[in-house]
Amino acid sequence: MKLATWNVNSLKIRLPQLLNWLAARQPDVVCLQETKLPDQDFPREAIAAAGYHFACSGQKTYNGVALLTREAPSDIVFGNPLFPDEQKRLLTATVQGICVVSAYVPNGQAVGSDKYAYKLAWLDALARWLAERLAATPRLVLAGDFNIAPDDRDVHDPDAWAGQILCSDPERAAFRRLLDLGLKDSFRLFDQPEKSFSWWDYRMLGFQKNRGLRIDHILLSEPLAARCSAASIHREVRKLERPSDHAPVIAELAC
DNA sequence: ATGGTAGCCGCGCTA
Repeated sequence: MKLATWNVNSLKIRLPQLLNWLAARQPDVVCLQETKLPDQDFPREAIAAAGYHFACSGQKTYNGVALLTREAPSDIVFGNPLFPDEQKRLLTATVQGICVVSAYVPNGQAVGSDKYAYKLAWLDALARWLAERLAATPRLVLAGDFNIAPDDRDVHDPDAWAGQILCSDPERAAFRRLLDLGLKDSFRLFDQPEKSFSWWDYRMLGFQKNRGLRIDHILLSEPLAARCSAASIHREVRKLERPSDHAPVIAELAC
């Protein structure tokens, strides 16, 4: 079973790339972020024609999350019941007996800003809710754009980024708190190339210079981590013409 | 040095 997450930065713009990537890689479950379109504009026909069911929680211009699944999803939950939020950033469904959560964690803009406080509060509420969900559903996947580089290995220039947004200690502590729930970072279950990143700034030739961060993650609960056989980043997608600034991330489970 | 690029129905904001 292939699980994937991808921040597409506008599903409307990236739909042709998404369809090509689905056909080439055949993931079973895909968590999407930054769809940036209201649910009535979701490309339901194209997704169905590609062979996927879907659930979506979108809004215009900003945010928006979705799930694409080979098997029909059930028990769809919009947002976090513990954290009322106008911003569409969280979507959960049960697929093939697994609780799958697609998350678009707030960026936070700058350490100390109002948006930073919102990010930390959002993550605190996520951890509290996931603790409940894990008690009820031990097989759980949390995948998405976390907007956190968990470790200096995940940063192209750790000295330049030290203490900055996406790398600050409180953000990393919030990430560790998710791991402390019993979740494993699937990417780090395996040896990986040095300087593996999932996001590169559009500006200043960020991708060409590999000035990136690994901020997109697939976290697996223990029963799923025990079955995880591979994890990788589909970096080649970032090389396409008019790419998202994020590359897809994949984890494979032996069934 | 606070730049630069992309996407949004926009006339700045978010990332």
